Formats: sequence, C-alpha cells, structure tokens
Amino acid sequence: MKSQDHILDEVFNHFLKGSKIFRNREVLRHDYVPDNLPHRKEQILHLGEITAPALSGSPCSNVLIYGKTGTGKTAVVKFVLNKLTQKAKELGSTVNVCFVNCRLAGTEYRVLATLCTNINIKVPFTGLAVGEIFDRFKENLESQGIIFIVALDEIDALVKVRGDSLLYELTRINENLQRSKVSIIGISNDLKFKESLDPRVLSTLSEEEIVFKPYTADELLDILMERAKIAFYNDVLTEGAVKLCAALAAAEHGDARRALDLLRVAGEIAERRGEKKITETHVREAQERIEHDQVYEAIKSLPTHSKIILLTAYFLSKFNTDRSVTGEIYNLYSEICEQLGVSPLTQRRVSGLINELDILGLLNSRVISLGRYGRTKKIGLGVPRKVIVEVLSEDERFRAIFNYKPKYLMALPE
DNA sequence: CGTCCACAGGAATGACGGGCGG
DNA sequence: CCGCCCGTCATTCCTGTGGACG
Repeated sequence: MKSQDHILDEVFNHFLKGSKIFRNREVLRHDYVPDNLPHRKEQILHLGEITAPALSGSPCSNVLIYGKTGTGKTAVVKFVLNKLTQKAKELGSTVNVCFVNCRLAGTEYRVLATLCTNINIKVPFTGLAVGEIFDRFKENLESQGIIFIVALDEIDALVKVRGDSLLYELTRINENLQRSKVSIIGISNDLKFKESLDPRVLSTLSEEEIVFKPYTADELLDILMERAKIAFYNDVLTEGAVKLCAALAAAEHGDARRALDLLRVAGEIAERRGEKKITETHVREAQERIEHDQVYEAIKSLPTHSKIILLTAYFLSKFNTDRSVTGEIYNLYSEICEQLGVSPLTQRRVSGLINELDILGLLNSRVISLGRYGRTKKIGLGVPRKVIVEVLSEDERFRAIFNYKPKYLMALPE
C-alpha cells in the first residue's frame, strides 16, 4: 500500500506542476460550445431567423434538425439559444429556452421534469403520472405567459425507446394555450428518424428543417485550429498532427467530435511521455487507442452468448483458416457451451446474434453459395484476436477456456 | 436443366422481467 | 402495493434460394 501511495503522489505532483502541453483541456471536450463556429454560418443564420420572432413575443416555427454525430448540431443550437436569451434579456422580453438531452434524460417523465424546473415549477423526482406532470406544466406555463423554446437533443433516442407520445402532446399544447406558446427544436442524429414518427407529429414538428452535412477535411482543420489555439500552448502542436486529425476524422463521416477526441488523446499521450510537441505519431497512437477502447467496450457489454460466439470465431480463426461457416460455428459453439456449463441456444438464434455482431463490426459475415453443398454464411473475426483474449480473460467464466483444445478442431491439422 | 444441399431469415408464439397505472 | 401490460429474448416452424452436381 505504501508504495502505491507514493506512485500516486508522483502523479499528483506532476499534475500540479502544470501541463507543458495543455493550456486549457476543456475546450477539446465535445460539450464545449465555442464562441466561433467555423463553417456553420448558414445554419446559424437560418436558425436565428426562425427563432427571432420569439424576441417580439410571437411564437416561432418548430424545427427539425438532422445530421450525423459531430456535425455541429448541438453546438449551433446552444450557440443560437444563448445569443437569443442574451438579446431577450437586453430587450426585457419574456423568452425562456430549455435545452434537454433526451437520451440522457431517458424517460418522458424526466424530460418533462427538466422543462418544469426550467420555468420554476417544483416537481418531485418521481412519483407523479406523466399525464399529471404534463398538466402542471401546461397550467404553470399558461399562467406565466411566456414564449418557451424547447430544444430536444437526441430526440430519436427517446422516440425509439418510448415512442412519440410526448412529442405528440407537445406539438398540440399550443392549441390549449392562450397567453403562452411553446416552440420545439428537435435534434436528431438518425436520418431515418422521420419515418418512425406519426405523420401528424411530423408535419407539426418539421415546419422548418435544417440539415447538417458532414464536415470536410478542410473544414475540420479550421475547427481544430480554432480550438487548438486555446487548448494548447504555443508551438506544441505540429502542423502535420492537426492535419492528420482532420483527415482521419473526415474519413469517418466528417465527425468533429472524433477529430477533437483524436487531438485531445494525442495531447494526453504526448504529455504523459513528457514530450514537448504533439506529432503525427501521437495522433496515430491516439487513433489506435480510441478504436481499441471502443472495441473493448463493445465486447465487454455484450450478452453472454454473443461473447461465446465471438469466442467460437476466435478459436476457428486460431486453429483453422477457411472453414468458418454457420454450421461450423454452431457445432463448435455448442461444444464450448458444454465446456462452460451453459446450455446452448438454437441455431436460428445464433444466426441472429451473428448478424448483430456483424453490424457491430466484431464479426464479418457474408452469405455465399456453395452450390450443391448449400447456401450459408461465411464468418470471420472483425477484430484482432488479442483484443478478444484481453476482454474475455477479465471474465472469470471465460478465463480457463483459452487453454481449451476444442475436440471439434483437434481432428484438423493446426 | 432440374435437383437438392445447407442454410438464410420471416412470422408466430412463449417465457420472463420490469415499469406503469389504478 | 398489486396486477397488468409491454418489451426483450429465445424457440419453433416455416418458406425461400444460388448454384454445383449429375
């Protein structure tokens, strides 16, 4: 224990001495809203025009905002709403804005509770029926006589899990309000989100639409430079490193979030090594680490049988090159299940799980036809074998299995 | 050119667990 | 607090199918 305290002391001291790399790490977090949003002028102006009527006490149109992750949707909305409240304060007009992340809130109740808190209604954390809290929300809103702009971020997540009933109620609320009005800004990562909405909700909600396209490598570069000026000390960041961050993120749907993560992690790697500059090497390492961590987490959170299927694919790829089709997987899977003392699922179910793993990228599968010898799916591991060992060895149920020699494969040459 | 393999993958149904309304 | 209902996971049964083989 003593020696461990000592180790920590070192870490703390090093930290307290201050970083030689980071001036302000905060600006690289993706929830940070910068003062300047490069390449989003058009969207800012558009949203500004839409929300402007609120300043003169008129309700504004509902908006639906689309775009993949890391295209600046959240930042633009927060930015515009901040400016709007600022302006409203100057003018003394009664505009309220509320920004809710629906995925984090999780349930309709908590979304509504957040809205209530925002307009100074006290509500219990839990215990009320959703209808009840909605009524209180409506009554209080009406008595206050305000224009209320509600931004619902990651709205697709809520609708997918809980349905669109909350949206339905919210889009209809104005019909029963005289003195107050509610406007909704819906933000969605999912481009197909519209299809899952009730047409009535959709038509009310998407009076206006703004689409956010992925950033190009050049645009990402501008964004990174902007933040890097604040985040890092002068001359720490090499030009090659930033460009690489931008290029790597552009290759992956133009995701600014990914670009910022790359830059931050690269900085952290350089810092930990006590180096003075962030180089392309650091960025590449950052890329590897981020990808590794994502795969690691994905595997770790898998249900047991999916893990066993991965394990099966692991053995097949280790002992054997070319024969991993559904039937092979299933036979070996059954043997491993027996070895682990778990009862195996049916082939139908395993086939489904293989498809899920394929979508996650942990397996690669494609249907092939062997003509006379049937039609099947060829399956391979989508990640390095060592990651499988690394993750599953942490689970005591699987620890011993890696030394196991599957009978099913022993008949074959290694 | 028809057959037939070895599955794919859809639909219906059942078991279970957790949340919601009364 | 209890029962009901709904979503999830899994099974069962099923029809469909690309192409080598004969």
